[in-house]
Amino acid sequence: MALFLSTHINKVDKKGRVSVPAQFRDQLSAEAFQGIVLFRSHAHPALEGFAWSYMEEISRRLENFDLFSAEQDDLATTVFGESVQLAFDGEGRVVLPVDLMQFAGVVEQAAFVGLGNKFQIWDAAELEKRRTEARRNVRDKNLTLPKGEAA
Amino acid sequence: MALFLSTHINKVDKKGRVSVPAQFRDQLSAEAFQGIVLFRSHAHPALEGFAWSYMEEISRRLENFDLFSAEQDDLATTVFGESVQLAFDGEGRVVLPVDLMQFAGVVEQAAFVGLGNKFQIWDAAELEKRRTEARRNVRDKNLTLPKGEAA
DNA sequence: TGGATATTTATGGGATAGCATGGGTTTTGG
DNA sequence: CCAAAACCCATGCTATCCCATAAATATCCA
Repeated sequence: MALFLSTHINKVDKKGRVSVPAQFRDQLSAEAFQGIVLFRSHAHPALEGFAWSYMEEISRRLENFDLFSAEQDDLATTVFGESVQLAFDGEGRVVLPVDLMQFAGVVEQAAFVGLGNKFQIWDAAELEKRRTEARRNVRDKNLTLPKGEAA
Repeated sequence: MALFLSTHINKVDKKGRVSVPAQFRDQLSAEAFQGIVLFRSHAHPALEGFAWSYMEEISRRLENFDLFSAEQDDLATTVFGESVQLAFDGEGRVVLPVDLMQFAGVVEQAAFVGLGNKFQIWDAAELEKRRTEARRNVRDKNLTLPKGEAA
C-alpha cells in the first residue's frame, strides 16, 4: 500500500507540467497504471490525489451509503464522474488540466502534501493558511488517533 | 518493535549529515524502509523520530475515519504532511533538512534521545535545560508509571 | 588474563547519478 | 492540415554513492 509523506513543492511550467515528487513515484512503482488520479476536494480549494488501485477502496466505501441515496449519488458523481487519470511522462511529470489548476488556485508553485494513502495538491502560498488551520483544529478539538481495529 | 534507549550526541557536518547512532540503526534493521521519519515536535523545540512501520500504523488508524472527514484531513495534514522521510546513506547517516534544523535550533551537535518507540533530536546545549526541567516535573508532580493496558 | 589484531563507528570529502526543469520535435486526432 | 499532446533530449543542481581515515570497540589466541 502506498504511503505518501511530507510536502514537496514543484514548479508548474508553461505547458502545465509538474514533476510528481520522486518519493511519491516510488510509492506508486508497483501500480499497474503508472500515474495518478485527481479530483476536486470537497472541502478545500485543492486537489485530491490517489493511486489508481485506491479508487477501488473508495468505491467499496461508497457502497456503505444507502444505494440511490442523495449522498451516495453526489459523492459518486463528483468522485468518479469528475476525476481525471494522469499518466507520467518519461520524466515522471503529469499535465495538470487547466480547470483543475484554476479550482485549486495553483499559479506556479504546486505543493504536493502527503496524507498517508492519498495526497493533496495545493497552491504553495495557500497551503500555509491550511496548515495553521489544521494545527488549530487538532489542538482545539483534541484530535487523537484511535487504536481502532486493523483495517 | 523498535526500542530506542539512552542519549547519543553526534556531529552535523557541513553537508547537513548526521550519523544515526548505531544502537538506533540496529533497532531499525528489520524495517522495510532503511531510514527514519521526522517531524516537528508539538511541545518542544525538537524533532520527533520514528520508524517507517510506525507511520504505517498511524496510517492504518487513520483509515478508521470516514474518507474526506474533517478530522481525518486535519490529522493527516499535521502528521503526514509535515513529516519527512530520510534514508540512511551507506554509512548510516541522514541529511537533516535545513528548515528542520532551524526549528530544533540544531547548530553542530545533535543529541539523539531514545524515548521507547520513538526518539527526539535536540540541539545538544538545549537538551541540558530540558533535562533539568523534566527532572523537576517528575519530582514536583510525583509522576509515576501507570500499570495501564498493553497498547 | 592480557596484549595484539580485527571490526565497527563516526566523520570527512570527492565523484557520480538522479531529479526537477526547460525546450524542441514528432505524433496524434479532430 | 493544423493544433495539441506525447515523446525525446539537454542541463544545472543537489542528493546520493563511494572511498578514506581515525578512534573506539570487540575479538582472538597464547
